[in-house]
Amino acid sequence: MSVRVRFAPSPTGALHIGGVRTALYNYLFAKQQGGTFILRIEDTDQNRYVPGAEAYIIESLKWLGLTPDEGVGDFGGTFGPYRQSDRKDIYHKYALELVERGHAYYAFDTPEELEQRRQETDNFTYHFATRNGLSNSLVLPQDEVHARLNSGAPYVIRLKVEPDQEIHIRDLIRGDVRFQSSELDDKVLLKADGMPTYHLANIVDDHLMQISHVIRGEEWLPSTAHHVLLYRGFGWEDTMPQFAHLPLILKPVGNGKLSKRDGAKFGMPVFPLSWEGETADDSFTGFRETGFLPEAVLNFLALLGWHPGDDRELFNLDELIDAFSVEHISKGGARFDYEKAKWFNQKYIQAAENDILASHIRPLADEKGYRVSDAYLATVAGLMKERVTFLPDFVEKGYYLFEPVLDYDLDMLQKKWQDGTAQVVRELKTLVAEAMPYESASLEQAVKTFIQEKGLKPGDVLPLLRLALAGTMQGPAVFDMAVALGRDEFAGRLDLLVQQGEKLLSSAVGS
RNA sequence: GGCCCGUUCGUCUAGGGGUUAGGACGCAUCCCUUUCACGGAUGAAACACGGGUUCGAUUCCCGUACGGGCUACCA
Repeated sequence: MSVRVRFAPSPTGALHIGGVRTALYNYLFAKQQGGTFILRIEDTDQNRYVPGAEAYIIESLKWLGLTPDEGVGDFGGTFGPYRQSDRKDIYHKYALELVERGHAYYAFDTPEELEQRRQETDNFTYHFATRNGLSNSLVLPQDEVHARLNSGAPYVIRLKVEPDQEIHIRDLIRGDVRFQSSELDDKVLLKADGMPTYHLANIVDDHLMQISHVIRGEEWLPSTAHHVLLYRGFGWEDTMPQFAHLPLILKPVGNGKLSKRDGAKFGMPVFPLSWEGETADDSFTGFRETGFLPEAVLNFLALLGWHPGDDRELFNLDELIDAFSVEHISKGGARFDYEKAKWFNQKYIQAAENDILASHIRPLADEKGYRVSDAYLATVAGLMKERVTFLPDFVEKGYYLFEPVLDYDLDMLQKKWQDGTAQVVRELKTLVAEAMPYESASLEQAVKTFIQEKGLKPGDVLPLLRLALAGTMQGPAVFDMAVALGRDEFAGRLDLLVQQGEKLLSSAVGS
């Protein structure tokens, strides 16, 4: 039997990073098994529907390279429609079938009535012990039920859970899990608005779409008992998918699972892409916009709750597909470790080809108004890639490779600038103007010879050149920068440094 | 409260009846480099607790504690 898995998010807003990990694990499993990865949209709650969320989900998957084989959007497939709101009639039909089979019933209790029962009774549960005292087709006379249904009065269809049954699940990650049906409530399957709840839609769709494995978050484990009962009720138990419940992703510090609000709280992204919500409070910065490479996000997420069985840490998508196994998924929740995410990104930037990095830097450079060639961006990439964590660092930390120095490290300049320094720098400028060829190694040799001839020390001169070029004591090798920037620019910056140095000298004398 | 799941360095984790309990991030020190990084080396750092079982438990069993999830006409 072929492997078919689905990622089934709700379009209620931006796709949380935990959801992304679920998608990733489903994708990896499908690809490894030569199976099919399906994107299904679970939009059965009309109240929580957020326009744009579905497009966001699709764009996120595409950015990460987790392209569905079937699903909403333009992914195709012959098991559609893949959006649950487009399948409304199907669920209705199956809900009725379950009623006919005696595994479900009509209930007329209003939400207000139920709320009141919950107020009155601690731990009120709508189930075998209480259903007889409520308003449903199990207790109402037949004709009364028909009358109510025909009158158009609102009703729901509930699952009839028989007591004293054991429900045994063999979870691929957790092993044997058992539930007692007497503790289960009669879940609503079809809501008063005619839409199914997750439970019904999920079972019907997984069955119809021939899903072989359900890989989803741990929050679904308790309701899996109901799902098994539904498969039994429909007579589909033989083809019931296998379950694997993933551990949750926890907050970096403190208690509880990672929430969307934690992004702002801890100053880090918890969504793949930025999301523009109704309010600032509901708007978030994504990994992409922070300057993460998708491969780095994938690698980070893959290892958050799964391990390859050996000491490897760096995996591209193909390697992940190859190494992935459900058995190696951890049981315990994993804290979101942003430092590690940053480390992965740094690693991927370091390892990336310069021209690939250049294509990532391009929009950032354009945004700053830097008019430079692709070749120059590639040069900058090469110079800076071992000193950055995020993509924007290339144009921010390395801004002096695109525009004049804005800030000079004045403490350092003061330390190095003395009475005769201006003259030395002017001579260096001449040297730079005449150096042949204008190339890093020979330039360095020429400057070092100059230093020696003048009876100076490298420490007297090299920091000045660095200051002239970058204004800061950080950055790429001095002569690499000098060559990247070009002879004229270097000479110009030496002039500016003389101005800065002399200014500093005179103000120091004056004070 | 009830039900279910979990618990190895600060974090992600490997391991599994007898190990110097391994790796990675982060942290510290040193080396490289007259910059910053990168890289390299070294170091500090963990089996939640109590009972069993056993010659021997971090590993198996049972409790306890702690953490998490669910407990909606939300997913």
